[in-house]
Amino acid sequence: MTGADAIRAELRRAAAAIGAGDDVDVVLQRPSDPAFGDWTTNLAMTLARALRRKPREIADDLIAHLQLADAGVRAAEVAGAGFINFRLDPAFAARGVADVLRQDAAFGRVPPAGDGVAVVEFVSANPTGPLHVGHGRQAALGDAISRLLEWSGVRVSREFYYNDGGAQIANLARSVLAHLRHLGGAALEIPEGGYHGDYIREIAERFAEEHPDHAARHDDAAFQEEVRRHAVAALRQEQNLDLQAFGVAFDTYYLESSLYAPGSAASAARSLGASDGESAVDATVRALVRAGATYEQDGALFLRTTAYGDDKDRVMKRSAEKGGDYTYFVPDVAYHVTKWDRGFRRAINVQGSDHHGTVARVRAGLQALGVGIPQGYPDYVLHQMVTVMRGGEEVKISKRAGSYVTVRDLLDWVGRDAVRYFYLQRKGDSHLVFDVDLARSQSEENPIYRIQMAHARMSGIFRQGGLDPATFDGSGVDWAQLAAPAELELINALVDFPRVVAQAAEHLEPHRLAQYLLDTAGLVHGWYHKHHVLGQEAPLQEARLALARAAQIVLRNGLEVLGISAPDRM
RNA sequence: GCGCGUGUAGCUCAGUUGGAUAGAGCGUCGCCCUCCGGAGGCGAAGGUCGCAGGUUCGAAUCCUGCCACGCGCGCCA
Repeated sequence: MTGADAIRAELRRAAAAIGAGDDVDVVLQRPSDPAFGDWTTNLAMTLARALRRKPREIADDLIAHLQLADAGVRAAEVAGAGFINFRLDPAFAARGVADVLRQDAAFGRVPPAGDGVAVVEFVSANPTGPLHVGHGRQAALGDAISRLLEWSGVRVSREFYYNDGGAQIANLARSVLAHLRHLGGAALEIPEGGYHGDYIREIAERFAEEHPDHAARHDDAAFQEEVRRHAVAALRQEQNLDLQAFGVAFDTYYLESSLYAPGSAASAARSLGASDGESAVDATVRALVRAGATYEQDGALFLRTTAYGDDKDRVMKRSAEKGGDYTYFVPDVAYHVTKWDRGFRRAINVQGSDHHGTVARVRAGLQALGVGIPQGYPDYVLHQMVTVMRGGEEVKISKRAGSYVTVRDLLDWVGRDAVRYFYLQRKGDSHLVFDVDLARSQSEENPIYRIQMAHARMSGIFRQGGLDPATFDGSGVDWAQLAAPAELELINALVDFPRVVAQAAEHLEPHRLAQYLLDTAGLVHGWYHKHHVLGQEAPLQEARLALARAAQIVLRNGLEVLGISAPDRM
């Protein structure tokens, strides 16, 4: 039992003793100001109403009933409107460092429990162009969320979904074809809705080199299909290289086109009760019709998504004069059925907030199926836009003209670690300004440099002393040596690491950890400047080496969770 | 018009799910220094938490109404 758990248990006992019942919810937290002690509780204030007594009076009463010697508490005092502040015996607090040393690389990590697997879907960019800065944010967020869950004992499968069947791909193929015609002597005419980037021309040129006879076949349907496949393959290859450079790897790539394949319902969407040879999208439509969730109007088939919180009903199947095919919405629902049927009882989708309109729709579709998929399935983590600042001004993004900042650009400019950190520093809900100049600066103004430097400094101490940090397990250390305020504050921060990871995972918010690492790095630097480790008398040096080792472990583990390296020297 | 999100120091942003005097980095100003890495260290100034109400012991946080900005609202994906 940690000190905090012991205090919590004692508070619960004391509350019962003064007549508050034995199911009180005890909140114990770090005080806003370290001067208030190591832990604080507002318990007396929350009990005031039920007990009809003054908070400070209750606080006094609670303290009188507390037996805190075993919890390492040196003092418990009433403060402010009725807070109870606890001060730990310094030697007891410092003992938390021993935990860190003992658990080492596993400190903050919860072993996998149960046999469930969560699927995290992210990036899912159409193969119609390079990955831009928005996809980069998704890549960083999705991977960090996956890592957070893994550290919290959840098995995770990372998935990339390709919309490889829709109109966008047709536009891509037609755009490449336009360049091929141009190479054959025709004027360049990018079709309506087509793509304008230089990469389209490059794809066409490469294709032309491989097919010297192309000019004669432009109007041949089989040839056009060949162009489409070539373009998709080329762009997928480009995206994969970008992701590789970013250090993001997926377990599965799910193709939208597979949902249209005959027999796909039986293999991937069994809960719909598929018959032989039926595709997943057909089975989805059939199940929705059978559930009575649809109606026909103007020759089209609508789904009553309004019955599940959407603001208007959605077309599932277009009328005959519009082509009679399914809207994007049907494969989207079918795709999520396959997640459920593949055994993923938890699904998290990381997407740009421009997709927020689809959230209610997909969930409505899944609900309407009536196959037992819960209401909040899947979870969504939506993020706002990214703007890039360089040389003091915003780098303009013009997708239309085909010029925009790509993930590859950012990686080339500032490196993988800085790109990841800058993406993860802000919560997804807020608009992100990516300051390229700051990200590449080699000084402690740069948050990622500051954090990595703190780690490198800890490594440097051991290097300088000719010591192997891995041999420090805290045994024989006199923890009472660590009594300076800067040391106790640092210790508290290090000990909190597992809680920070757990909460960041619970809320799917990696920025909490990014912020924690920056704050902790600040404490490390402050301690480092104020208190020398090497050259002290033996007991003090040993204790400080243990603390340095613990700081090194926490920084390294924290960076690991975010997918960032922890160098031993900068 | 409707929906989602955002609005906190000059700038970029946190704020532990309702707690104490609202924090960090940068920028500004002042002082110090070259010691395990000086590309530093210490300190100060700087905020009507968009505005107005409400809820209660207590609100940046919850509720309501406005204002501003972003995104979305197609038989596009």
